[in-house]
Amino acid sequence: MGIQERKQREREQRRTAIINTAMRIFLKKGLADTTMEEIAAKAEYSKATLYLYFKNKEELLSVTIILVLKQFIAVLEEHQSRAGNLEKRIKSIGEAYLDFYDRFPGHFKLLNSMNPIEDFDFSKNEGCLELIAMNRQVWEVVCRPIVEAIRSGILESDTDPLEIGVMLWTGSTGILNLHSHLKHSGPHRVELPEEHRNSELSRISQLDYHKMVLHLGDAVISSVRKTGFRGWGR
Amino acid sequence: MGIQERKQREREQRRTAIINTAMRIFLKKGLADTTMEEIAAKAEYSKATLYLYFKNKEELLSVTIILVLKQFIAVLEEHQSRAGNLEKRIKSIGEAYLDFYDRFPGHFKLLNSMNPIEDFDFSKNEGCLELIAMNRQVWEVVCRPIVEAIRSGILESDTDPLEIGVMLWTGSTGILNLHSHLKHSGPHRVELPEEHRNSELSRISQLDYHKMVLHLGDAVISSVRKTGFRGWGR
Amino acid sequence: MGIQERKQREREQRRTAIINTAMRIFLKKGLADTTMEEIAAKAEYSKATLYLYFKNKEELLSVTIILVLKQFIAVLEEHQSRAGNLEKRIKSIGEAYLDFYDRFPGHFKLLNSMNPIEDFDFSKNEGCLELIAMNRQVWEVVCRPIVEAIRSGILESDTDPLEIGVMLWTGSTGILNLHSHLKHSGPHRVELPEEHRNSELSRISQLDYHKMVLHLGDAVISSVRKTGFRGWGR
Amino acid sequence: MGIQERKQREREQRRTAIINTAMRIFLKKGLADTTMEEIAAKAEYSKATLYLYFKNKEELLSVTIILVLKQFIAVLEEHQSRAGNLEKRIKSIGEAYLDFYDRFPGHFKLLNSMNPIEDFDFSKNEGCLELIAMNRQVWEVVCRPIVEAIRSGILESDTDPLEIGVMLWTGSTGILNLHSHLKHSGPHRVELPEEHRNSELSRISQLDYHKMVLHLGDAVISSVRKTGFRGWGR
DNA sequence: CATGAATGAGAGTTCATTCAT
DNA sequence: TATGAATGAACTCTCATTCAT
Repeated sequence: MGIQERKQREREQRRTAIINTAMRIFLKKGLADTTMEEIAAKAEYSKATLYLYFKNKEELLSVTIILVLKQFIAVLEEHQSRAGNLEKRIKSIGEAYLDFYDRFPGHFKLLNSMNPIEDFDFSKNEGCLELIAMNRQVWEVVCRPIVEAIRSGILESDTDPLEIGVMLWTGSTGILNLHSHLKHSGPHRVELPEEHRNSELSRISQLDYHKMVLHLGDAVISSVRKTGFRGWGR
Repeated sequence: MGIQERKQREREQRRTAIINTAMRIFLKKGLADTTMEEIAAKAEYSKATLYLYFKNKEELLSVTIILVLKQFIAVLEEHQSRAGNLEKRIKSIGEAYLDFYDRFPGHFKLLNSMNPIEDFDFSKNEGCLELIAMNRQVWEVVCRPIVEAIRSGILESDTDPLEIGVMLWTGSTGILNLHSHLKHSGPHRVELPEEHRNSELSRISQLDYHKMVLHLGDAVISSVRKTGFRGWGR
Repeated sequence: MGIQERKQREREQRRTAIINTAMRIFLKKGLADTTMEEIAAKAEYSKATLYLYFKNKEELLSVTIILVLKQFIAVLEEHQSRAGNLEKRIKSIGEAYLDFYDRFPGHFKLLNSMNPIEDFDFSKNEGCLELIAMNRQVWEVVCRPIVEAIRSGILESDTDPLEIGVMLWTGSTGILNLHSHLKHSGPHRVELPEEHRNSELSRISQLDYHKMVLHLGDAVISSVRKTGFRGWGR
Repeated sequence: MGIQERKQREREQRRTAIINTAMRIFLKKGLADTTMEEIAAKAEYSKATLYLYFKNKEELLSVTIILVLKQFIAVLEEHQSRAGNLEKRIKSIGEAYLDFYDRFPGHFKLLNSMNPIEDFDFSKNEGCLELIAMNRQVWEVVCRPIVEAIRSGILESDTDPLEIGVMLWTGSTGILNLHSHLKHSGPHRVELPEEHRNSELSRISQLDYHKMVLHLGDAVISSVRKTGFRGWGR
């Protein structure tokens, strides 16, 4: 039935529209301070309508984050698939991070908002498993080229790919998080007193984060590259 | 006036007692889920009394975080002062992180809870400036030995000490954050389906984070060590 | 028009189906906790469709109760018509109550749910008059044999048949209500502390309610039986 | 400390004031339709204040009902203690019912509102046990003189006192319930059509419920009075 | 200094009902 | 006839904050 399908499709579109609205507000106001009221208003629906599409606030949130995770995985995969060789595939991890961060700075923040000291208890939610599964998938995509590089004898054979993955991931995340942080809450939000204004440290918010992410990646990989191997240089 | 001083001192003690209580609860329940009610109860004061010591919830929080920052700076300084030479002082940064994390895992989490997507708007707060000042001080302590190492010709002269500091800091923070995250919300909170249970990825929560933090530090420093210099090896 | 009639008949059937579904849920969940949502779902119609058949929730409820009242009247009539003589017809009132209660315990509860402190304001409803009419009919059926017994000189001539009817009705209702109450909320729902567990009172839920209803009926009738008359004994 | 006591006493008074307000509204609107909002407004407090005195709506309700139960027990005890001999003590049960009903018609309705098809799930409530205990106490007070009468040889020795108690209680309750029902929802609320207006049945709301309750009690007791015993007559 | 009492403002959630299709 | 979609109005409950004492 074409009519059935069309209705289904329209419903999906409305759902997506709500998710997008929710995402914007989650980003602007933070997880706890976002109200269903506001999401509804901005989505131009009544509060009750939200509950037709999502069981409760938590589900709306976790669906939102899952969407972002999927997007991130897509970017990671895309960069890897475009990379010519193993070397470039490893390097593409950092590049993918940067790309995702540049194209969707808000989404990046949302991903890193899953701070356990703050947020919802996702474990009480049905969508929780999917969220975890997506998270694992990110790790898998990140670690995949590293594993292959070890197998191919490019990296030291006693290297733990998971450890390298963790270092690449957390390093990149950390740098970009800091950048994002400074961009939003830095000199714009507070008027610093004279004495602190022009310190050397103020440069921190103008650092070249692209360079830093790539540098960090290189440093990590260099540290486990098999001695004697010179297939790729810094 | 001795009596004046004593009163002042007592007041300070009560303030500190409240802050300590608040810290415990902020840690256990998260920022948003901590209520003034509970802090008051646990501190054995009435809710109204809290407002005699702190203008509002935000101030209590920022004062709490400032305290933790001071503690962190002390650990950093202590490790640096105990380090024999420049090389060891740089390495001590990672060690200090690990030390602080191991001794005060909760405080570490609190420091990293200042995620702009989540929390209070510190900029609306009087204590904000002190918070920022403390933050800067951390950076200064972290960058100090790096600056000196560049001046001493150990590190490449075109190295930006701030960049290196950022990489060390964010890298270490990222690794420990992940560890803290996994320790608390990892396999314990959600029952994963069979298929995901025994994946290779499950090892992630048992990785040796000490090794990883130190490894990352080494890698970063190695990458900017002046060529030819072999004063310290990996 | 045969086609008209068939449509009418089908409509009636659908209405009845909905009423039956509603009845089941009203019984299981209680009046206030039954939602149109659930009735619709269980009846396999959409919520909006319910409103094609019933003006609102109240009407659906009152129609449901009217149906039960009719059933009850039928049972009363049936028992009376089967009774051989006046004596037995009076006794049949209690028996009919017991029969109805045993066969349709849920329906009994529904009838007695029309507690003014609790429920809907039936007076705002079009079906209200029919409901009242049905109620009256019950009274009439109950009182009819009593009136005749007075006319026939079996009962004291100064007896008010309505009073006797009220006593029979309310007495029986009360006993069965208590039984129904205890059966559902009695020892099963709450864990009583040791001290109350084995009291003599616990027997209350195992009392023989059949015996009690009949006993009460006998007692009431005996009290107004004309002195000297010994046509029927206890 | 006199000041402590005074505060405690004042608190108790406010609590009681709220309970009384709640009772009035529970009566007028029914259990489910009473809102905390309205109770607060009528009690001249804010909604939030109610929650300082009662954990939630259910607790407020069960505390209210417990209060009424205590009052009822007091009336029962009072009538029994004033009754000169066993015979009068048994009769006093019905009289106490009537007295309570006449003096506190609203409270009577509230007691009988604990209809399982309707109301809150008291079993989820801490006060539940006290409620049950109170209920049991009513039964004990009702049955006590009956037990003694059996022991004293006034009533047939094979009489089950619990059964007699049930019949007295449910009979009285039923009659008074009907009266209360008719008084509130009877001819006042609905405009009956001509045909039903002047039927013989209309007298039902003017029946002498005092006479009926006492008559029913007499009938029940007579039916188990030991044959030959003529200590008290009808 | 300390606090019991009170509350405004708002949170998430539910449900009977309506209406365009 | 049937329904998917939408919602207004209400609900219970919470919490940071204030103020009289």
